[in-house]
Amino acid sequence: MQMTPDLAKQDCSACPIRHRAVCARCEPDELTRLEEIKFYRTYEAGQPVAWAGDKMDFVASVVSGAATLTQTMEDGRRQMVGLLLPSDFVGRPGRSGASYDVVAVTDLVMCCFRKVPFEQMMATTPHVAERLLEMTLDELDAAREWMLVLGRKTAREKIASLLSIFARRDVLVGAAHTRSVEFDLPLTREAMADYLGLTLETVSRQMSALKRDGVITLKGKRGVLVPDLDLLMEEAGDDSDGGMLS
Amino acid sequence: MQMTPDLAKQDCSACPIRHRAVCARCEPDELTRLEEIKFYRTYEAGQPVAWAGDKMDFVASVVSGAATLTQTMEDGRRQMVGLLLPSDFVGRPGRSGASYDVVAVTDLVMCCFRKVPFEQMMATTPHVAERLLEMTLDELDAAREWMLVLGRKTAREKIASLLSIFARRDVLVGAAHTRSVEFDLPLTREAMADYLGLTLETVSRQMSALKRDGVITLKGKRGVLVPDLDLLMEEAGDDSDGGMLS
DNA sequence: CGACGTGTTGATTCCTGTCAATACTCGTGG
DNA sequence: CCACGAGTATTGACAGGAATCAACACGTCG
Repeated sequence: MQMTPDLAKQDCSACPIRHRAVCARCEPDELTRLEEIKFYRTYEAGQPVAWAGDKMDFVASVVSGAATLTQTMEDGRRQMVGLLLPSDFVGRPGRSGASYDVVAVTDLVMCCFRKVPFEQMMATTPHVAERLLEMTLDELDAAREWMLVLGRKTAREKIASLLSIFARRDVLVGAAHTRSVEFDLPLTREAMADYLGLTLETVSRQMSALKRDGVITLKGKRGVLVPDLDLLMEEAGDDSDGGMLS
Repeated sequence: MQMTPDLAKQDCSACPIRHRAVCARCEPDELTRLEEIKFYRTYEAGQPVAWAGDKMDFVASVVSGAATLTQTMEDGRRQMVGLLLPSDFVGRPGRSGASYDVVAVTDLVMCCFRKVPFEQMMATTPHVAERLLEMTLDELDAAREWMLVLGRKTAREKIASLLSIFARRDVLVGAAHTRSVEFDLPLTREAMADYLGLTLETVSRQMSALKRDGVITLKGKRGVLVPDLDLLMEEAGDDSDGGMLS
């Protein structure tokens, strides 16, 4: 929850998410206006950012790290409804309270904008609103994709689907056509279970099963090596079919 | 798929969804511009509006009736990812193809806009883009709400959740404090199953169970009477708590 | 009447949840 | 140094809820 003064001085042109976040389309003068209302916040892994129903007087972009959005029922059942990665946007303009619990799952840096001036900017500069609409539509597509995972996939397919998300995100960074990928899971087994609508025991069992079947190799508790990304995506039931070879 | 000439002439001021659709915030002159690019289409119950991957050269608002958005896996498993009711928006500006199968589940009237001119309007008139952002954020919230249903609720709770949606939508129209509601299901058992991530047999069984327990009464195949809306919402596990009496 | 679509109900299977025991890692402190 | 505990992960035994397979009811339409 503490300010980070050295980060507060950074200017946007050096920002690692400059070209992907809500500010992606902003002109230099618009960036200057954003810089005036922005400030950074850092959270340690495990810390809450906001609880559902809390008043939130800011909106923000994830700069680095990861956070989760979760819903909880009275009896304790929990469902993750969003996984926020760098450049993702948090908070809803035009609504004062947080809709979900927001928790940092790794060390987290967020670029925050005070809500009122941000809303004024949205009203006056189309570039921010435009980009936010585009990002929201993408999130809606992702949420709907996830509805298929939650509603129709088996436990094994769910695990493979989640691993695919991380693997594909990292393969973009890595070599173009290596079919093998390696990454660190940003989530605990429990968080994975919350995301997938499973219990942590089932997650653990299916991870072991995928390892036994050679689909993945575990490097310690968090490290995952995927020797064949196509195979993993087949296990996910996505029929990815990146290249229409047939 | 056929034009409906008599509807095509209607002007927007008499439109039943005038104040809730994407055009809700438009000024009279903006409405005039929309009228120039709009046309109506009607579909019979069961007809497809578009298949996933098809090119869609228009976006549209549902005027009356209902349509579903569904995703299908190669082996036939299906998951409904959206239920479109009057005033809901179909289609994604800035994308040429449909992302999901769109099917009319009742007789359906849509107010369509040719995509290119609509996108031009979005770029030039903030009122359309503003309203679309707001609607998209609402849909994202609804999708996330549904993720909890799909991931964590029991079959009985899922059914109760779906019935609650219809019941609450109709209670707004009806009397203020009657706790009883009556409505017609717009969906078949199979469509309900697709929405809830269940089989149609389980849907049928749980409907019977809710009837047996007095939570609902069935009037024929489609009619549903909810004698106590609070009880139904309790069954849904939502802990709605519309009034914080405690 | 018989065929078809839709819905209900029954018998059985099996996947996942539940409850429980056991490992592994990492700090802390005696 | 090792004992101890907390947190996380793995594995096993068992139970239960939903899927599957199957039969049957109901209404409509030819």
